[in-house]
Amino acid sequence: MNLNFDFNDFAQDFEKSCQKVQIKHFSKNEVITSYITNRNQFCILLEGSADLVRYDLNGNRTIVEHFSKNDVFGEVFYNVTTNNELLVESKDNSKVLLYIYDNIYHKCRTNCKFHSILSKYLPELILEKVTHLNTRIELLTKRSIREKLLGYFTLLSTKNLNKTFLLPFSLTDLADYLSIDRSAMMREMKVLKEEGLIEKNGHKITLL
Amino acid sequence: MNLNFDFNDFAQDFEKSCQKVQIKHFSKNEVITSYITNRNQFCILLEGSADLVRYDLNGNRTIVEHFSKNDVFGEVFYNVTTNNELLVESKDNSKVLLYIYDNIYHKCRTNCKFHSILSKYLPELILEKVTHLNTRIELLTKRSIREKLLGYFTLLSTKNLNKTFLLPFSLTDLADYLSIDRSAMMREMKVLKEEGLIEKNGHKITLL
DNA sequence: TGGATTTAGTTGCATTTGCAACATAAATAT
DNA sequence: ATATTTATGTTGCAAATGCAACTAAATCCA
Repeated sequence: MNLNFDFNDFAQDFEKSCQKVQIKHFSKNEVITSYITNRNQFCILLEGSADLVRYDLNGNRTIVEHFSKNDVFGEVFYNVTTNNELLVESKDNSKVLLYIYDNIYHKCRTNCKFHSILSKYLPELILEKVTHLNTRIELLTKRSIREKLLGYFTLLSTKNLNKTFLLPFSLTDLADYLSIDRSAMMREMKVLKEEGLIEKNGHKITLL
Repeated sequence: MNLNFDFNDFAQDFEKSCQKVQIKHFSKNEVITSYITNRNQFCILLEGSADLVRYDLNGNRTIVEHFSKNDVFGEVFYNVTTNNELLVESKDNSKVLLYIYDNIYHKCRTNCKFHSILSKYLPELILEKVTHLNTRIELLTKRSIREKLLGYFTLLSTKNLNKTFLLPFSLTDLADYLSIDRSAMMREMKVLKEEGLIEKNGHKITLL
């Protein structure tokens, strides 16, 4: 997130100034929130990383989104239509600002620091989220495992300004993120290595 | 879009009040905008319907998004990373507000009606877009053609408050929207009919 | 430290999906 | 009204993908 403001710097202030704001800490693998039970929730990830995961009826796990510092998430962004479980899981020790969103202009009181800061940065924050989601859709609409892998690697390489980069996921999670079978993905990665398109050493990948 | 404000009602006012605002009309199949050439553009669909389409190197066509009245789109929402052609195509006669977005708080002048209205409704507008995109991702992460079809039909049925609904697409476009092969989709629809899960008459579908 | 659990890597086989090539129906243009 | 184009519907076959079942390596944890 390249916002020129860090919500974490003012976390304590926000919690003091606004009754609706809560700051919570989570350790690895803890569930931060569930979209089924916490309606209208709006969260900001202040520290750490987290995944929005869905478990479907066939037992498939999908990583719907991957969040890092200053990313926003929560049920406000999601019209829960299906009965699928939607959970946000902490991947590290993480720190989260939780807030029940009613209307951004419905301030709790006149000098609430959180509301004034939030209403200032909200459009920018959500706009950033929209571009993330569009990028995600671009990946998911690719027609083959090969294209998905190469597409994702190209994104990471571009973001890192380097042909070499580190996967932010385990390979198991990567498959769940690209919505493909893990063993089929491993097979395709092998082919990509054999064809000399990538180099791979653990989670370190190089595009050639 | 269930915004309690219709931008179309004030289209002429906006164009008069703000130099950066343009209102344009497009007929069926005309290209409204290209994301490669029009950077930082922000558009509101005032009338009609449109699709954001991508053509990849293998000649596959993907309908990335489908827009209807009051939906927002444009390059601001999209970090154009690939060299794929991204076009917004008008599906009907449509009317579009085009605007070069720099910063919503960077008003052109103090009494610009467009800027004051836009900054009022922008968070709501983008939030709605985010929920659309999340719904889209939910569809695209489904693992089989069957699940994609049933998932999409369920959405339309819910939206229409009726087991019976009309596809907003041709079947060819539906396949491009779900990112699947058309003939494979037709085959699966046939199976769904044979198994008695759906009824189909032209573009009219009933979930059973 | 050592046992248990998770992740990575591999492969054969079944199934699904995509591709190509049609025929037919519907819509659009002249 | 008729020709042309576009959309729908179908099928055989090839290719890609998913599934199951493993082994090996790495990581976690008591």
